[in-house]
Amino acid sequence: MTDTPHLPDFDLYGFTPYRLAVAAKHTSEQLARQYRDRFGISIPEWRVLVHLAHSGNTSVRDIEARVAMEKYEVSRAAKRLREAGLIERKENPEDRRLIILSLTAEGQKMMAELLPMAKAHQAELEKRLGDAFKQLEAGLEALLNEAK
Amino acid sequence: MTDTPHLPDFDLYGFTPYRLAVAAKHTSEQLARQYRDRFGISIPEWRVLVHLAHSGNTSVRDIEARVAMEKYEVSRAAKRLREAGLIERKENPEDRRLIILSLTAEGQKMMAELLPMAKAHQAELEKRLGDAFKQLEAGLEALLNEAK
DNA sequence: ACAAGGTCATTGCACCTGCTATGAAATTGC
DNA sequence: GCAATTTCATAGCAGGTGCAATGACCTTGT
Repeated sequence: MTDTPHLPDFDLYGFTPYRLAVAAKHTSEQLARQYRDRFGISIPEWRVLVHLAHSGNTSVRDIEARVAMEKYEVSRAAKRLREAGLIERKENPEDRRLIILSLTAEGQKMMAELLPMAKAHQAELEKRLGDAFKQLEAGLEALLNEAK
Repeated sequence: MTDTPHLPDFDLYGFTPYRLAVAAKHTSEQLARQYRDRFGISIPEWRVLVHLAHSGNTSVRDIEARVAMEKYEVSRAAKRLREAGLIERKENPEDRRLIILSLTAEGQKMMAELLPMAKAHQAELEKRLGDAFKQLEAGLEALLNEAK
């Protein structure tokens, strides 16, 4: 009466996509809250900013391809960041469909504060997990490489 | 001019929370689309269903604690599932704040079809990754255990 | 026995997302 | 050279999400 015995036995806790989702949430939660509370930045916005900090001027298309976001996600994150004065856009004269996104001075200043936080977070995670971190990375590497 | 050299060097692709998020999306995407297209079920709804299939009757509170969802997420997923006729709710006479959720006959029928799909998906993932799967699991185990 | 405080589930609000359609610009094929 | 197709970015819409507040109910302390 409390059971459904004819159903296949399936344990959600052993289901890899579920475990990855929980792990992703667990590892990003604390840092994401800091971004949000201190800078008003969401995760999609943070990804765009990191890409711009790393690669300089780029188009929406370019970011989409490299940062595992959908085009419209990038577009809207960029819009919010523009409204916040953190990035700016120019037209590309070579191809007027493309736009060129880049950090403003204010955006750079913020990233100069934000990136060290992320680096520290990563370092702490590696330290906390020790050898398990290496295993996790080996597994992730295999998984992420099969995408392409 | 295309660079911002005074910013710390930070590579998003090496950032573990990002890698986990991409891996989670990558591993769940295909299956999630099947759920959605064939059964009209979202991921939060699927989690609730799996928990009910596995554990029989439970409260929102119980699911929240075990399935890495927020209370309101469970509540809304349950509402949608009720409207779809897949689960039903009763009052708990012992404690009238609690509700008892359970699969309807229709819900059980659907899960009998859905669970084998998930099991096959998991088996395929394990097979594809081979040894890397074991490493991934070891890493995830360490990461998920530190939560509590 | 009953007020104060805690637990459980739901909901209102504002915002975010996912999908699809749109419009502008470039490229291709004839 | 120009119509058809493709590429790029954005926006409309419906629905989902996160947070804080609410209301119903139970528990505790006196």
